[in-house]
Amino acid sequence: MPQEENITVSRENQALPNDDRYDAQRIEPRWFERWQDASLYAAERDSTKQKYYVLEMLPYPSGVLHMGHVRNYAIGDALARYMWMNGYNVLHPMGWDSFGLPAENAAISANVPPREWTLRNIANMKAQMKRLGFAYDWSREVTTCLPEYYRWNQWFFLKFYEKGLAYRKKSKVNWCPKCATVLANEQVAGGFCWRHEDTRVEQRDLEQWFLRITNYTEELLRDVEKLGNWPEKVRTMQRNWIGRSEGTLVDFKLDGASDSPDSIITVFTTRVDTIYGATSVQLAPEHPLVARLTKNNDPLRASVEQLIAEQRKAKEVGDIGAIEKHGVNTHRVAVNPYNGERVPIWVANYILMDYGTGAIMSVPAHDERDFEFAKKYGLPTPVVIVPRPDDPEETVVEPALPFTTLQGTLVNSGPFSGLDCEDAIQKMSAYAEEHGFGKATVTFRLKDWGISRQRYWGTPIPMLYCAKDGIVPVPEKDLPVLLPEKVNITLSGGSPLAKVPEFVNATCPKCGGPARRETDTMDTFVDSSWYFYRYTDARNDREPFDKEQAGYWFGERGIDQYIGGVEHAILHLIYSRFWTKFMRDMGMVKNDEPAQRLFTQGMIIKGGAKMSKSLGNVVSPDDMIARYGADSTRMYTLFATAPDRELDWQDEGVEGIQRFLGRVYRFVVRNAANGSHATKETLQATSLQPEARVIQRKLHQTIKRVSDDFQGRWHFNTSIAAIMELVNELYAAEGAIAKDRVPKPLLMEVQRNLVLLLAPFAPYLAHELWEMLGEKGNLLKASWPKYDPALAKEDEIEIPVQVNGKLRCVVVVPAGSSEDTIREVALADEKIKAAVAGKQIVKVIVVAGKLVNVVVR
RNA sequence: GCCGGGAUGGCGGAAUUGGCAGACGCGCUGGACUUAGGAUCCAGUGCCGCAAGGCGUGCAGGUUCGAGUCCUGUUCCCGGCACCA
Repeated sequence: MPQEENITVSRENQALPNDDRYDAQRIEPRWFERWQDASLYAAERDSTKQKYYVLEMLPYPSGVLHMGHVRNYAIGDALARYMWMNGYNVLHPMGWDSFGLPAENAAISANVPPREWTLRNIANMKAQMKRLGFAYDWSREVTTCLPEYYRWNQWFFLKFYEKGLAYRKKSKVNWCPKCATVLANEQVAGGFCWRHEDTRVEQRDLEQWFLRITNYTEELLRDVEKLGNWPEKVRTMQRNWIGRSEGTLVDFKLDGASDSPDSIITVFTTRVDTIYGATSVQLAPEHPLVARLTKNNDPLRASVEQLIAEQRKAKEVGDIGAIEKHGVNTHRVAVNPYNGERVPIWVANYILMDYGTGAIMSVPAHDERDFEFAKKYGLPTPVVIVPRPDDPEETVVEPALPFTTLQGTLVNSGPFSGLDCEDAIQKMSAYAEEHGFGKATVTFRLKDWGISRQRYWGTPIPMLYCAKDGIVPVPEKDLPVLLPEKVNITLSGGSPLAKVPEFVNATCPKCGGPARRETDTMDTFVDSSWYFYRYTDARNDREPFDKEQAGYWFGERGIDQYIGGVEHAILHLIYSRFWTKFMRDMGMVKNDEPAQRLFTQGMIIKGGAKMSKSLGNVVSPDDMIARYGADSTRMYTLFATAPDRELDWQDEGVEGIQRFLGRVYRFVVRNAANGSHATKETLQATSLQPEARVIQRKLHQTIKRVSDDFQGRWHFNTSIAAIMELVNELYAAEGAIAKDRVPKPLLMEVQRNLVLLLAPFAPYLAHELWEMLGEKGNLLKASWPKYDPALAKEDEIEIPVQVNGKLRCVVVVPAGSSEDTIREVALADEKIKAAVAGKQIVKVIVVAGKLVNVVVR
């Protein structure tokens, strides 16, 4: 029996275990110990190598890693290791997005100070990451809740303030009762809090600090086009979020009022071409004019109050789209500046104050919503757009209403009749501008970023309020404004910091008099907007980071590869793009965009549903590591499906990987000694026995497949499948190996390369086997294998032969055979002869190297 | 409603350009080794059929010598956006 023989051989080598059972729990801790050396993955600037910055999104330290994290980091780690082995100077850091509400909840429910709770979680999760064998440069670890980091949030805030990009204003804000704080627009999903899917967001009026992201709206939108290596989905989501809309502002005058500016109603419309069909002006219930119009009219004011309530409720419920349209006629009249027509002014519950101007013109014939509204109230629907006639002779047809297409022609529109819609929009906008009652304009959905949070566990906003000097920024030299440690946290009664007198009471830096400190803290998305720059110079205590360091690692185009969940497609990724552009304008960085390539991994589900505690289908990484080892766990997340697709978790699948790693382990245990004294030269293909040649070919094909996957589509599931095929081939050749028909140098080469190919996916086992093969040192410094196309080439190929498109047989021809040869061989085949017998061959299609199709009649 | 993504064996999934559908893994069946096997190794495994053969990539059409892949229509599932004027 071949196995016995090989085991005997391997036992001669002292370095080899006498047990060929793969035991991750024995192997992994040994390497884990050695990998504690902090300098192992430390990145340094090195002008002799090309830099490569690979980054996974930093986690919130909730307590334990979940499988989604493992998948995310397994992708990044495989890539980082691959790039290291290809000679790049790799930066692969990790950190903690560690401010946020859960720490406060823990403080309330478990009576643990947020800082302590957070740091404990970080320690735990960091240990998990290390146990999983992820190769991070921990010397650059960033922890956003520590003053060393958040002081730079404050520094940035002061810079924004200096440049007029941070301002304070009272506004209607989204309030989550559970978070007991304000949410940015981006943090509200369909009327519900993004963290509390069952909690409706309320509308409140509060003084807030805003960052003027809208200064960059156009650029943020334009540069989406530059992000060619971002998923199209994310780019679309960003475009939609920014929500650019071209239209026209048109001033309607209040009839009978003076010419003062406050008697003008400016409406925003994308369809000014339909304005001759306007039958009313509709105001948002909260439009400033409404208050004036209702001043001396109690019944009207009551109706408007009703509309406000309806709208607010709909917003809170989250389906303003489903609100029943409802309005009230103010019995005031506005004048259409194009035709002087007097139209009634209504107030309606479906008009939003925070989009456009909060006022619209209603054109029932050519807008679905206006049509619905007009029908309800029996308003007229005059037609001003008709289908564009293909044939000029054709009589004008009355379109079915509402007729909303842009492919139409204007009628009953004074001097503009006869124009096509798009042309009319241009001309009519220009006309409005000439006559001073309007202009073409662009509106955006994107609003300024409200960053104030009435919470404790966040970055204090470095501002002071002085009775004499008003709003005064904390001087830069006084940073950081430290979060006080002893704070009584509750989820009600506003900002917890407001109840800490030592914090609140300060001195005005201008007049030296008493001042009150701002007690709101910053949105945690501030922390994550620039953390990846901090990694380039994480211990700098003079500035957020050194310009040279950031310049080296970011270059002109930013992070080489950013990897994370698609759930951050809007929030984090739009804020950090904004922050980068601000820093660029400050001269801190050269790149316009934070990341040149973005990859969003798919979700993990189990049993058809998202993993969640309530469903009880959560798979714990710790359990998996205990049962199967870190290598099997992380490798399974790459094997189960392509990394950008949803992953359906199956424990049996992890077992399969463990079994595979066992096969690799056993093969090397049995064969390492066989080749250990052999040279490392590649053998000529012609000198090999057929069994050996099969192995050699498969090896080079596998190297190609795995390398191509790293370079291209990242389908690591197929990379791993390819390596499995190679191993299956090796097992099939065990007989030949026993009979010495596989030369020792080849056996050595195949094992060495197999281990190298495995290193990005199963680093523990790879290191173990590498040593077993008599090699030393960190595998990251070993070179990624190169394949030889000549050795990967097949000598013979199989050509399927079809008759009328149906497979009839497969013939074997030498690789590179001419079409004529292939045709001849195919037609000579007995099965083909039989299938063709008695029929007329119409034509024979030969695709060299692919197939033959004989068409008969 | 609009914009993305998807639908392939019992299961997870393969199949860069149209060219042997089902790689690889799981599961299952049989065998070997064994005191034992939930270890390991070998073989088989899309469906129907004893076979020859036929049928098969959500559904209905089409283009083509040839379609999982391209075109038209349609259903369902997942994600995002949504009175955005």
